[in-house]
Amino acid sequence: MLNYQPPTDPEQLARWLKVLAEPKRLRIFNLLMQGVQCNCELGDALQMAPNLISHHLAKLRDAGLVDVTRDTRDARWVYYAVNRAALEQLNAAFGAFFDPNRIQPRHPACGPQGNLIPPDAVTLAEP
Amino acid sequence: MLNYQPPTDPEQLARWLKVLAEPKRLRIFNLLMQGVQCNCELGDALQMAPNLISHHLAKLRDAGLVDVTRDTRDARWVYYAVNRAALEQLNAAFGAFFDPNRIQPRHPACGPQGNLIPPDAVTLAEP
DNA sequence: CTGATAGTTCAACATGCGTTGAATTATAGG
DNA sequence: CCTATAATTCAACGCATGTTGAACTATCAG
Repeated sequence: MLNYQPPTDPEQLARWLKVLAEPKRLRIFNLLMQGVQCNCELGDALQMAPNLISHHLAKLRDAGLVDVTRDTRDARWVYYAVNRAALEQLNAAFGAFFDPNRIQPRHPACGPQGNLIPPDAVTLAEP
Repeated sequence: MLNYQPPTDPEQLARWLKVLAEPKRLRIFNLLMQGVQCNCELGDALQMAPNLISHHLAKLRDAGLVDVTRDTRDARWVYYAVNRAALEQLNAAFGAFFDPNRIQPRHPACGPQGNLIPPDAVTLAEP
């Protein structure tokens, strides 16, 4: 079979989610989705200091979500881009894990197994 | 159009991700995907104290990801279930945001715009 | 009323992590 | 060499939040 990918284990998914759950990191990733970006370009767009950008990019890079490239003419410039393979795996893993059709309607094994009342009728924390 | 859902804004997606990025919370949610569960059942399965389960379930509930139901015969028992509508919205939002086809191949606007070398040839942090 | 059960709420603690400013590295140009 | 630039690394701070144990609610059974 072509393009086969082994199923992503939940722990890998959890690691990816932890990296992407940071708001500013998600915004950085969103900009990278729009094309290769250097540190300064991201900093200008998001009004963030370059060392902060570096910090967040390192997290994304450690998670394997983005790739790094240096300019051949002037090696001081570093370009970042989304790792497409990782993104495909992430997207597939998330879609499978949170697939609504995966929801099982089984009743709880404990408790008196009484009839359930609709969630609308429940007020738990609201005073 | 039937079943139309307005596009989920990125901030809502970030909020959901933040809630789901917690490993134990993700495991709780995974169990809920397998059917309605009460607090004690989740605690037994994950070897966690009931107050911790309560704490994490509250976060999932506040995020609108799970619904609460009380037993009609014995109101001491509380059952939790995945909110299917929220899950569908989450899944759609995530799939759209992290769609690999959304990646734009544009070149950086800053820097000398030099030719890019393949990421394989780059060693940044590894000594 | 009394005790047991299921669950939540509260207060205190611990720690992970985003943030900040300064120091450091690497490269380019003169 | 010497300075400027792009980016990273480091140390310190502060806050958010997961964890823990105890107190508290609510409900049911006798």
